[in-house]
Amino acid sequence: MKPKATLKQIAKDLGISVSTVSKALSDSHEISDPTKLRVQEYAKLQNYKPNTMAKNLKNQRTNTIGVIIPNILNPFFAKVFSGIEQAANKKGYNVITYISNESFLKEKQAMDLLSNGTVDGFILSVAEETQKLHEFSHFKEILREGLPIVMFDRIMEDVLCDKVVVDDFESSVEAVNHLIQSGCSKIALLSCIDNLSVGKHRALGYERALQDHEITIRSNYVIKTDSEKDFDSRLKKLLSTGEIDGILAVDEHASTMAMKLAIQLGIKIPEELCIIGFADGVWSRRLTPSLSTISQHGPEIGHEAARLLIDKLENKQEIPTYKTTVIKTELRQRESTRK
Amino acid sequence: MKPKATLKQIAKDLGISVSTVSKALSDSHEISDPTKLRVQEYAKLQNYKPNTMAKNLKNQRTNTIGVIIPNILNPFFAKVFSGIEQAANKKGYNVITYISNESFLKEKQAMDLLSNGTVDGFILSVAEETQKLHEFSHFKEILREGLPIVMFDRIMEDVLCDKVVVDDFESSVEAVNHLIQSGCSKIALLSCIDNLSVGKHRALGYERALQDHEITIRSNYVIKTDSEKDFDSRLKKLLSTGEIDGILAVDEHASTMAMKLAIQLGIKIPEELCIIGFADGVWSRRLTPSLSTISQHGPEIGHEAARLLIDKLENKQEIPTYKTTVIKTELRQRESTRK
DNA sequence: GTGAAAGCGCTAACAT
DNA sequence: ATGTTAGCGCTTTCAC
Repeated sequence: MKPKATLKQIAKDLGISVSTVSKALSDSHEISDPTKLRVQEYAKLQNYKPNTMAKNLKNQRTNTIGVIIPNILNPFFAKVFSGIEQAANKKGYNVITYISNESFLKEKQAMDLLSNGTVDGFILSVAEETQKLHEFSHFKEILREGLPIVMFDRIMEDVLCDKVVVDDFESSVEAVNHLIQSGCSKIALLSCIDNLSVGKHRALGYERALQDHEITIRSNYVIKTDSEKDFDSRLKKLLSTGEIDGILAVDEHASTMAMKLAIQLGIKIPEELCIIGFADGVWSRRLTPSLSTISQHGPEIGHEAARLLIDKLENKQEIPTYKTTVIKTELRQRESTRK
Repeated sequence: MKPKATLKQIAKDLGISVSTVSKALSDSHEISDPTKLRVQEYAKLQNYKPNTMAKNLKNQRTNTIGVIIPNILNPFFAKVFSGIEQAANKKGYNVITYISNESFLKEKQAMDLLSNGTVDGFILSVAEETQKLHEFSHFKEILREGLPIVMFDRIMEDVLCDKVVVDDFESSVEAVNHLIQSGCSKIALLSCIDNLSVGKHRALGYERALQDHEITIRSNYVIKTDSEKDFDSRLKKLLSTGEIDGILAVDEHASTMAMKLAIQLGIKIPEELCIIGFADGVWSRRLTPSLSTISQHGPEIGHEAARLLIDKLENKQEIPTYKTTVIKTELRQRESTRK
């Protein structure tokens, strides 16, 4: 473990000055070809790598993005994350990740910790607790310090920044339309995420689609809650009635339980009951029958979020403008729906 | 967006020297209480946060860990990752993540990029391609530069560093024992990861358990491959014979397909066929019937890996010693096996 | 074409 | 108790 190669060391070894070495390595025209060559070869020999911290300190930027994600075990977030990571790397950025675990405090702490010159900006999806508390002072403070933020999926309307969302409302409308067209008329709405912005939008889409078809919304066909326990017992009761012939489930838990309970009750899917769920990840294909889903194109959301942030970082505007990109979802028809 | 507060700025505003400010903020005994108070209050007022890059440069350490993961969509890795992140944060470390996507090149590039003073050490699981190529020069080089590495799950025997693994061999033995005890005698082994170290160990465990019970290993009950397509057709053929009464599936794809095909063929699980799979994540519970699994305790693996790395970072030994921690797996009995 | 020097923001040994 | 200074490794302006 020899001492790390630095400009200083190389300069000393070669009997030239630090600045000459620096310029030679950055291929400056100020330096003669022979010197350049000599320096570059020696640097390679010594396995010289410029110290990132020093460069960052000098440049006042880190080429690092802070990513804050509510829960990496959720395949949707995992997909978005991998999209961010990929796009960021391609542009020469590192990614520092914090998992908020849906906690406001952790989210805030992460931002405090990283906003000290560790990252150039943030990409995040708002923690559940933060949305519940409707707390956004920490976002505003970061923005005031001049660090850009891009929010995705779970956004806060009140914060002025770039955003990437899915057309939750439209997606629900389309899904319910599809159910109706395939012959369903008694369609239930299942939601365990009624405290999240996305959950509410999806529920509104359901209502709109029914209205469009002049189907009365029956409140006993609607389960909206933020407690999974509460949800399970209510769903069991609802399915036992045998009245329902279609389901729109707006989150993973709801989708899963709908499938599982229906199978256990011996309800034939999709003959007697069609199910569409908001879901990402491979597990929906693994069920038997497989689950028809609304896919949110996680990787693309990640790409777009990274693109927006890096754009802001590299093209500082005098008067910043803010974009909201809407990514189209896709209805993936599998075995839990009829054609 | 006012100019960022720095020591220099505060010093100027307060008419004192930079070092006094620095010491006052770190609560040094050299500074008088009134001055301390004055500085600390003013710093808070100005929302002063010490610049991390400057501190890192000074300290020659970054309190940052580089994590390289083959695939974050795999719930096992997602769990380990969240374990690492949590443990690292608790100890005051940031986590920079790269996803190798099973590619040797990406893995190597990530390590090159981060080893320039960006991270203090690495936690990683070896990419599939790297294992196939049996390439480990990049690991050795990093170690030579003095950066510690902790490998988890997919390790390389030839690299001298700390490691965290699961008792793959023993887990398979136990799982097969369980199948035998519950009355299975024609047990198949399914593996789509026969190119990975872990896959091979699990296969060996299967063989040992059968030998222990003096059951002849029948090669037509064993599917070992690294191609999922090849796997699917062979599995279909095997299940169609109706000979098998037990299955050990050593990876997610194998577990999934075993369940799906068996259900489609109308085979009764667990009455006619018991299945145990190596699997993490919630999806195994979502199947109907739910899948009995060998769980690898991802979060604990992550905790331990972080613990080992940070320990090495904070207690530099003259002659380094290397540990390999084995995390016990757990057989989670669900509906795809009999008691 | 090469080198000296200042400075990024911070810490710490060393004055005063 | 407070201040001066040097230095972490690098870039960049300005002299020579």
